[in-house]
Amino acid sequence: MFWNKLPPVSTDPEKIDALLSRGVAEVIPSVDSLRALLMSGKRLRIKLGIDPTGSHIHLGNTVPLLKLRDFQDLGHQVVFIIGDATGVIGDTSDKDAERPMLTESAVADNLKTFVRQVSVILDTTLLEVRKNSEWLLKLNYRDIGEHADVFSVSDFISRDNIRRRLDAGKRVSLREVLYPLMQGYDSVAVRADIELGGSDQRFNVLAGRPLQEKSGQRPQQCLLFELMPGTDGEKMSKSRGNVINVDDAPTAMFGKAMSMRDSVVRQFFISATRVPLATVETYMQLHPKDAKLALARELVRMYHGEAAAAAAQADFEKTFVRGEVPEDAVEVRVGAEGLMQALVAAGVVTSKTEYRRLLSDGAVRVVETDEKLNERSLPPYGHTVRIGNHRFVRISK
RNA sequence: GCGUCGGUGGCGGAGUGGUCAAUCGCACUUGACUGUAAAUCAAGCGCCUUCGGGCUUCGUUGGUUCGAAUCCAACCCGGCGCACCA
Repeated sequence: MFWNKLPPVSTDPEKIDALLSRGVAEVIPSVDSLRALLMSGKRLRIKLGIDPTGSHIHLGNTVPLLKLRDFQDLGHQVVFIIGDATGVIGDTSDKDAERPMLTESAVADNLKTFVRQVSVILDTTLLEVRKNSEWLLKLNYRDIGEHADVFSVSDFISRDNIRRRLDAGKRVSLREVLYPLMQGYDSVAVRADIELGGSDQRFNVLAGRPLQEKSGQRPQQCLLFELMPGTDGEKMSKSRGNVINVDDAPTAMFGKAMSMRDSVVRQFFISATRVPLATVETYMQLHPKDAKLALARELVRMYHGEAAAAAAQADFEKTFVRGEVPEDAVEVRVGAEGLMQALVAAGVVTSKTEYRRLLSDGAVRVVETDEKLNERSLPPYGHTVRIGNHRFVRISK
């Protein structure tokens, strides 16, 4: 079983200090109490809840995962809780709207891809993975009533995201109050010593403590992370497209990293990498572009390896610094129907109208000759058409 | 259930019978500028077009009208209030 493979528990004060400070927003009840617990030499159970909705994990998701890795390295037991039951109820903490219900088979599929992606960061052979349907679906109304009695309605509605929705006249389902109850009971069920979460998860993570206490357990320590911004400096969100996914292709990952705002580079270094903080500070002394290059390089290295990182950087410099054709240009076959039609068919542009706009903007040109195109022109086969900064199309056959 | 207000483009939010493909802000795209950016400035931002224009959109379905996002009806969805007098 799991515990056989775990290394002995380490109480290395330096590692513990790093663990307690890097990217950490708050520890409840306190940093000192958590330090004491870690120094006790006892093997601890570290809980992280996984919401099994999406198939891509992004750099924001890696913040707790990297921290779990640190715990793993100290010999502690990481407990993943797949929220297959909570996922069905629906989370509210980082949403301004309700989540759709998930089917059981969707949850199962998502779990598989999730574990695969996580394996880059964590030693997945040492994980304890649990589904909260194991225990949550066995509770009855009496249990739930007792759990619910631990919290007051005002606790719930004074939460920021609920308050906002209420004030905006949006609907808040009663169903949603169940979420923190469930997440809190998860901690009881797995006897968690520590739970991790983003600071936006504060309420939900905290919910475990009174429930554990009521069950005669020692309340878990809560380790909350600084929220990592998206690449545009705003709140990270998939729908805004300001996220970097860990399974992004090397060139895409590099490019996204390079287009992030200067102001968020340090936070990415701290929370999404394990580059030593002293090294990060020396990077930050460099020209912002160079600091960002180092970050982009490191991120691609983490998820795709050194060789891919070097290649992605070379490709980036070739494309954007020197204006040449990148390796991954799209190949489009153009026949009698003409270039415009072919580009629409290939999905490079969404409509003829859009393509015409781009043409009139002067955004479409031939890389080899730097000639700007018009609606009728068709460059020779083998040449490459560049649309704006990011779209490259090699004309074939 | 009753009353009342509301459902508009990715989001927020104008518009309340023609001049509305629909003000504006955000996001996005493109050009200039750059450090790859950001900021700034400029243009664009439903679809088709022989660039004259044409076509389909404003919760759904019907209706009134020469003409509807705008009026009417039914239905669906949401907010708020009432109903409980404890």
